[in-house]
Amino acid sequence: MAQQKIRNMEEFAAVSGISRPTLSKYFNDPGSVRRSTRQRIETALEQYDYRPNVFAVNQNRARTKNIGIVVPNLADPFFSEIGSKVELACISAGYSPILLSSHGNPALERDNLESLRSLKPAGVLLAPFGRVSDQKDIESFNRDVPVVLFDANVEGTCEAFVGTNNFQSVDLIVEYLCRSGEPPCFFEMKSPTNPNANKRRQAYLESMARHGHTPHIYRAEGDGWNFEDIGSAEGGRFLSERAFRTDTVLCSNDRLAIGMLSAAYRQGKRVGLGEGCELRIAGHDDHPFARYTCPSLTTIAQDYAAIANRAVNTLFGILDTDQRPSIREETLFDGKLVMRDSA
Amino acid sequence: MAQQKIRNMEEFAAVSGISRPTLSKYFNDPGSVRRSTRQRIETALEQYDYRPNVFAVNQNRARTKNIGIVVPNLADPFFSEIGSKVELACISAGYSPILLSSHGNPALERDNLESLRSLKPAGVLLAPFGRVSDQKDIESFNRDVPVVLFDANVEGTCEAFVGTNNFQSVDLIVEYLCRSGEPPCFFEMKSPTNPNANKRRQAYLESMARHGHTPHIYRAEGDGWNFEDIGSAEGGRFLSERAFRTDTVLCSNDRLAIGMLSAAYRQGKRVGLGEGCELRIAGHDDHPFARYTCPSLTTIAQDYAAIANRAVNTLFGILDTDQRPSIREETLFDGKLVMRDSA
DNA sequence: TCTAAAAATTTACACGCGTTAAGAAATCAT
DNA sequence: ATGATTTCTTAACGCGTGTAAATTTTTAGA
Repeated sequence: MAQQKIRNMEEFAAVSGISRPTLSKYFNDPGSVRRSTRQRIETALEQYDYRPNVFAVNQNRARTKNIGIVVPNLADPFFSEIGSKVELACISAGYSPILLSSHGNPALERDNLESLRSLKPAGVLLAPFGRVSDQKDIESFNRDVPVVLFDANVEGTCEAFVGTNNFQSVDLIVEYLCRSGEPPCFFEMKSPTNPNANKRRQAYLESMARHGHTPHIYRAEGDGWNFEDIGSAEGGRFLSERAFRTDTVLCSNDRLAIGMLSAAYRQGKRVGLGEGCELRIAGHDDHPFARYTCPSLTTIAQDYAAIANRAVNTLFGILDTDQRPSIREETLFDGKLVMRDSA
Repeated sequence: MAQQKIRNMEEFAAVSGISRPTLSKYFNDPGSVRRSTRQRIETALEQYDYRPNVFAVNQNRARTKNIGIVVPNLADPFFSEIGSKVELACISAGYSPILLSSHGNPALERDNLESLRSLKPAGVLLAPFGRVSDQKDIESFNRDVPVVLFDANVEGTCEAFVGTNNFQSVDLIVEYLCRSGEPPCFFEMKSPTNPNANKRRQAYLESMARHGHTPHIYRAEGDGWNFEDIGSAEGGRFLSERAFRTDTVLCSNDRLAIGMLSAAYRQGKRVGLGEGCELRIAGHDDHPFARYTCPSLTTIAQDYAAIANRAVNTLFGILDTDQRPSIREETLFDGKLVMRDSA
């Protein structure tokens, strides 16, 4: 293998017998050189260990092959799941993804966009905090870089949005819950930062009205990202105080539901559909752990893969045509009902 | 604010009235210029929006301020937890961390190290797969870049290792389980990729011998990273076949335990210490979800923060002195027993 | 075999910053 | 105020690659 250390493209040109500009063309697009020279280059590449200097390559580029991916919190399995899918899709498309987590801190979202700016990314896939995101920062960033939003929408900003149709998905599970038992009440955070939470509440209200039932909404105190804890503490409090007016609780997301399930278990309340069950609990998102809760969680599965793929493809579409789309596209995928044992 | 677009350091020198070499010094170390000029620069920085071009800055550097962080799988909350801590520690030390996940695929670990190589990182913090890591690749990478291993050890490689003392931690929980009831059997994966799993089995055997009990080991079939699934399927099978010779099961890690808990629940087996409980299940790691299982999981808490901090500080120590340490340091932190309801 | 088109080579400059050397200016100690 | 010292400015080169223009070589088509 490596006979001598190749320091730059000049030296590699010398040992491979190919001129430097041709090599430059090859590294930017192997298909742009004649088949025979491509093979000569690749033969030389196997013999000598050389790779173009990333920093020199990008120095004079207005745009690189970097794709920024920003999610609110990688500690949330939902985002690590969808973030991974997006990341892998970028890799297989020949881009260099950079996955950044804002660690639940909106200020870090700003910082992450700032860091990305200096990496001159070709585009960015952003799952924003939503309401607490700094919309001006996002818009300012978007002026320089194409951005496709996913998971959470910020109305009217960036090139496109890809997410789940909360109205469809919530209606689906409300309909199921009504059909299979008592109409559900709705359990959520008091001040949700995520716009999906607001959509889901709205969807719950509309769906209950459509089915001719009276809605009941219960809101948990608490801030931060420790949703299980909030679901456990506040959900548990509501349960022990018998505050819920129905025995079917639809949680705004699975993490709240997971917390509430643990509270129900502690209180010895049997959750589920069968005989002797006094409570039904359902969630939303099909969290990776939802199938291992006790009982396993009935929920709505977001189509992670479809969302990730569409977001990535939308961005690549923009990059390929090299022009921002004139109309802002919003794509909503339907959720699927996942019937398990908790409701 | 930004009156005109500053394109490079030359232009910023013009508008700020400071020479370019001085600016260059300032950006590399603000403390290296006189206080008065520093303030003039900073005043200008507030007025004009300029930041040095990252690629140009790093082009001629042998080392950058980048720190690579590589973990086997960010979808595992354990790694997203410890990865985040490491990441934040790097940021507050003034470095630029780049967190990479190998998505459960050892081949990607190799790729990640390759990508990092071209980013000329000052150092790398690596949580390797262990047995299935390509040791030669890691060693080859380590020749060029200082590497501190954490979580999983690869004997004799890299500058240092920081992890948990499995012998202490397993002994701690074995002792507790023996003291509070029946001595435990041990449940693990048949072919664990992680070296900690092997240490834990060994520790279990030694600990049981020390306490004068007969060890029993049960091994689950199955590959991949879906530990909960394996724990649920195989653990459930052992339970329903009454294969375990004791009613206390120590799982090699929390994710297996979480899966087994869900299987026990499905089978209507009450898990815990109290009256009417027929089974005790314990885990290891204090997985972020361990407190929300049903019942909540008795386990060993690894000192995430201590491990992350020590790993980072060890690396920075090497970077500061700018020379590889002559002796390879191994630091093991004790685990803490977390008594919850499952055992 | 000849010709037109395609592809590679040669030459040269650009990018933005690090860095050095020599000289000018500001600061400090006396 | 003076000289010594620190700090800054000016001028210039280098880093590794992109890229453009002019030229030469190779290939494809008849």
